[in-house]
Parts: sequence; structure tokens; C-alpha cells
Amino acid sequence: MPAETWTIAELAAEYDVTLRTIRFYEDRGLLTPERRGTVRVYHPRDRVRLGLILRGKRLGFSLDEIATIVDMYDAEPGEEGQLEYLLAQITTRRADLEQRRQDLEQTLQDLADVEARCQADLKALRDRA
Amino acid sequence: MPAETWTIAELAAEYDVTLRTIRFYEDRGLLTPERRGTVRVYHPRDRVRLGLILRGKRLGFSLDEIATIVDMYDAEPGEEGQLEYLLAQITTRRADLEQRRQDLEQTLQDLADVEARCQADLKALRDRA
DNA sequence: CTTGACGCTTACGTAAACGTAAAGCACAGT
DNA sequence: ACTGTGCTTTACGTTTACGTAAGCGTCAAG
Repeated sequence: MPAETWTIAELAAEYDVTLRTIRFYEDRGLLTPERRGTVRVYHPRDRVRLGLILRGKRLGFSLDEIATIVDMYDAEPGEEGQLEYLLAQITTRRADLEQRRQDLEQTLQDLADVEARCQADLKALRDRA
Repeated sequence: MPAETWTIAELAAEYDVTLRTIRFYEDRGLLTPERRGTVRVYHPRDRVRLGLILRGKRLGFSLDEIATIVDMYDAEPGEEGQLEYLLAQITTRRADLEQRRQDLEQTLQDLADVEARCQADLKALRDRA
């Protein structure tokens, strides 16, 4: 099995980001594509990581935060201390995400309220006509 | 009834932001406190808005996006076109938030997976000892 | 009366996350 | 041999969201 690879332009097109962005992520240590000569070659691992990075962005995390998150995903088993550190990180991240979920649901609720008020105003306006 | 008010320092302390931040939000049109002479006086409305702004920030929205969101909350009833515009805005916002929720839940799931793997590795390490 | 404490404006500085040339190599087609 | 297409690096520019003085007004306490 050949194990598919991608060029930087392919990944950029697939995820709808610029080449500059992908290179920037590499600069920040978020991606580490293979080099064939000077050219970047992206493996499935890199592709997955890019997806995770962009998801993190959509959630409003900074690249630094995203770095620690993404690195958790493909951390080697390692020693006991390392594993416990990772578990602690996970707990922190989860707390963060739970907070965001709270905010998110509250906002959705508020939006529903505004919408209801809007509908009511609209109905009142039309009934009067 | 006196209708409570706050100073900029009080709000800053309550929400744990700097005075600079609050003034900056005013500069961007997100807050419009009363002025007594040169001094800013914040009313309940301003306080609520600040809360909404910060919640928006926690969700990763830009201040521009937050502005449109927050302004929806205390929009006047207005005319029909205005109301329909607002409803359209709400639909857009909701789609955005739903996307975020997807991302969020997927991330929480991934985190749970990593945690399980971690726990397993840890157990294997200890059983071997 | 002067010294804080608190507030104000003006304005330059900064970090993050890219955008945008500029200049060059490498290979493919005509 | 030339042109184009795609990739590369280097480096300065830009926007957002503030930080950080600098310098001034004001009111209450010592």
C-alpha cells in the first residue's frame, strides 16, 4: 500500500486555506511535513493535524493552545510522569470546553428569546394592518 | 428607586478586565456609558452588555461580530424590514453557533478517547511493575 | 496645601495570525 | 530555448485587541 500523500496546494484547496497559512503553521511547529529536496510532502498524519488545527481555530483557540491540544493526540505512550501530565492537561482542556459549551448554550437560548420577541413584534405589526 | 450605577473601576473588577479594555470597547461602539462631566457612569444596560461582550469573546467571536450580536439584544421594535433583517441575522448566527457546537462536541469526544488511551497505557505500565 | 486615589485623553508599542510582494529554483510542455 | 506552473524562502505590511506610558484634571484626606 502506497500510503497517500499530498502537496501543499492540495491541502490548501481541500481545507480552503492559503499556502501561506499552512507554511505559517509549520513555522509555529504545528505541522512537520516531509521534505523531498526542498518540497513539502504531506502525509495522512499531517492532514489530520491540519484538520484539528482548523477545528481549534473555529472554536476560537489561539495557535499556542491548539499546539498543546493537537500534540496530545499523537503523544507517544511514554513514561508515567508524562502520562499523568497529559491526563492533567486533558482535565484542564475539558473544563475550558465545558465553559464554552455553557456560553454557547446560553447564547443560543438568548438568540431564541430575541427571535421570539421579533416574531411577536412582527405579528403585532401585521395584525394591525 | 435609584437604579444602580457603576464606575469603570467597579465593572473592571467585577468582570476582571482592565479599564483600558472597557474604554476600548466604548471606542468600538460596544458600550455607551453616560457621562457626568468627563467621568463615565455605567448603567445596568451597560453592565449587561459588557457581560455579553465577554461571553462572545470566550466563544471566539471578533469584536465586530460581537457588535452585531449584542446590538440585536436591545434593538427597538422598529419597522417590518428591520425586523426581517434581524430575523435573518439570527438565522445566520444560529448556524454559526451550531457549527461551533459540532466542533466542540467532537473535540470533547476526541479528548475522551485520548484520555482512555492514556488510562490504558498507565494501567499497562503499572501492571507490569 | 499638597499628596494620593481615581479618572481622563492622546498616542506610541506589541503579539498573533496571517497577507503580500519580491526573487529564485525546477520541471513540463511547445 | 523559452514559457509557464508550482514550489521555495525572505521580509516587510496589516488588522485586531488591547498594553503601556505620559501628562493632565479633580476631589477628599491628612
